[in-house]
Amino acid sequence: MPRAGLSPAGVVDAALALIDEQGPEALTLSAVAVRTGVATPSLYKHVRNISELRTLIAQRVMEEMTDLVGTAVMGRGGPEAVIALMRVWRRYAVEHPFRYAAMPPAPLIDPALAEAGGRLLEVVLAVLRGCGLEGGAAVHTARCLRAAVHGFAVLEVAGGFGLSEDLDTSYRLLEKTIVDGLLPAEND
Amino acid sequence: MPRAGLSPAGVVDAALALIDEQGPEALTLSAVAVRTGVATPSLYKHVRNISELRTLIAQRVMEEMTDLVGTAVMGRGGPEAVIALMRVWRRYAVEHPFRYAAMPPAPLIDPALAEAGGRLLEVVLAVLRGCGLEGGAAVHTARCLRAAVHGFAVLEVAGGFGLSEDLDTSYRLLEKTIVDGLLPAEND
DNA sequence: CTGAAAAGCTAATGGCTTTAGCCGTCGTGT
DNA sequence: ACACGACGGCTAAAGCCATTAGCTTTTCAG
Repeated sequence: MPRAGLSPAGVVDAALALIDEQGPEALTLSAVAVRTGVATPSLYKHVRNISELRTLIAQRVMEEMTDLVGTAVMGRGGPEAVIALMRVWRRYAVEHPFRYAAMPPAPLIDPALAEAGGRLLEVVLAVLRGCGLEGGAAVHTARCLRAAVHGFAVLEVAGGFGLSEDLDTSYRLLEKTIVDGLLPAEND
Repeated sequence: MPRAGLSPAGVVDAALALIDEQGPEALTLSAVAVRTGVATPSLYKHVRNISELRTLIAQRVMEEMTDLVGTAVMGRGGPEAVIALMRVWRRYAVEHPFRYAAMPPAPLIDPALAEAGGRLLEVVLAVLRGCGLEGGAAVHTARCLRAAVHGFAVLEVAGGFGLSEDLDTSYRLLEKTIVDGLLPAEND
């Protein structure tokens, strides 16, 4: 029996492909085993258990998100950067709905996710710093921003906005609300 | 063997108690069976399968939410009603975190939940009507309001706001942002 | 070339959902 | 009073999942 040449990263790759195609429900070790051409118990050589696999997936997704947001806000500042962040966040969710759903709501709580989560948070705080927000005010603002963006993304991805009105229009309203109501007035 | 006197509602009661105590993960038919003093397969006399049980739970939760929001906004109008809605929504989520998590993001999609979901939506739209919003504008506004409130609730309940800043302060900022930025200016 | 670590595998356990089929209980109509 | 049918309970069993144990094979370092 030739080796399959698997590795932890390979397992995560297969798991992500599975999630992308069939949703988080479909993430089972036996499905991953089939996809990697290996017997289920063999996966335990690369991953401690399914819970650790989920953690690794969450890490990946958060890293992707951090990269995406990071490059989107690069070269921008102030409200413009906030809008860029909001757009790219929603776009990721819409383009990878199941992957987005695999993003943990409380990464900082889990030691294994704290680092990746912290990096993402850092990007958000940097954007807010560019709007003149620091310290406690920045934290409160970041929470509201995150609540709005994440709430919209979750609901859109789940099909929670059932009525026929245009979603882009709704989101533009959210962007405007955030920029006008949440950020400090610009006085340059 | 004396009868247990079970009914669909009784099964849902037990399931809700279970969820309240141990979270949605713990919702298994065998746990419900233990709690109701019955063998697992007996539950199938009252509930078609675990998926239907989840639907029934979601109905209950949405009804509770509708009642709560309905009475909270009663006798209020305009932005005051919006703030009352936001407060009671968050309070429900914090007081019944697991129950809140059992609320489906897209009830209108599921025929079995469309009615309960529609009633809740109606209450929200009525509140917005009191702010002078109708038709398409009301829908877009409702989406943003829901995104913000739901997003905050989900994240708070999951422990997603890890930093030490006061959560009530953050939420007040969100309330202010919504009222100032999302609702049409008052000119009475 | 040898030996040990790494990476497979099969077998087996225990939990969960679900179906099938059996039996006692209860209320209703006679 | 009672017979009977519907209903609500039960056991048995199948099938899927995660996980563990223990065995074999491959690989690679020395």
